[in-house]
Amino acid sequence: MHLVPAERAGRRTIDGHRVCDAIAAIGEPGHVRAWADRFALLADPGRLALLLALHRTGPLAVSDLAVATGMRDPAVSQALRLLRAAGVVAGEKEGRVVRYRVIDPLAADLLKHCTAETD
Amino acid sequence: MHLVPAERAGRRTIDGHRVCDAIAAIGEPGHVRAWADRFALLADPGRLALLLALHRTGPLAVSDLAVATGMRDPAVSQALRLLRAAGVVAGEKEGRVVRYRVIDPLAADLLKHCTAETD
DNA sequence: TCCATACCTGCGCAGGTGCGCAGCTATGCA
DNA sequence: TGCATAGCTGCGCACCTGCGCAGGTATGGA
Repeated sequence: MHLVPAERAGRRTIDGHRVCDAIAAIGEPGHVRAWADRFALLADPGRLALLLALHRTGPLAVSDLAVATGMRDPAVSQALRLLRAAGVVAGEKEGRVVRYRVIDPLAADLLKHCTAETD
Repeated sequence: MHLVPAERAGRRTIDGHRVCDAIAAIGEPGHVRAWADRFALLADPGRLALLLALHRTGPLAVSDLAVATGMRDPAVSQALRLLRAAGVVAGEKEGRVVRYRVIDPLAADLLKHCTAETD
């Protein structure tokens, strides 16, 4: 079958059928982009440290996260906003303290990968 | 125990002991950064598409990858160089064709996560 | 020997990102 | 009522990154 889009049909290939297999393997561009975005959320040391702390020790306040990671609180706040907008974490307000936790099971799954590692 | 570094000891905390737990949970900064870098390699749609193609259909030539992903060949080449420098992929030269494949088991494991997903 | 081709590299640009500083809002205690 | 604190936001600055274009190198066929 011809999975190669029309605008690339003129380009040379080494193994034409493997190109079709590769296109099928890649799948929908939107799907790929969604996963890339997911990985991007974990690709920053600051955010990853925050997520590891939340994932392994449970709900934590913003100030405590700032002290634990060594970041300034605006940086923590901004990182958490990004993660919250992506549906990875959620915050619960208790008085003037907001405690965050990881609510996305897929992200939690990826974080377990870091845990399991001992290389 | 006092895991809070001296330069942050003066800062206020909500739950002091949970801060120590969080610091222990985060672990070594170098370790966190290594994982962040790992995730960063998968955080670009172009690289992720390349890796998915390589992971699911086996060794592929640069030109074929370019056609399959719709990228220009310098972009593919540069992405593969980055992935090769990180030890994620390796290329084998056959005549004037170079076929790449995924050689890092950890990266392959993360790629399986994308595969399994159907949400 | 000459040419087409598969892949790689230097350079430059446009766009995005993380974070620090200063300042704001809201909550709770005295 | 007044003040200290937890958290959030606007703004601006470096810094990085992906990619396209042009050109270079190596391999194989005519």
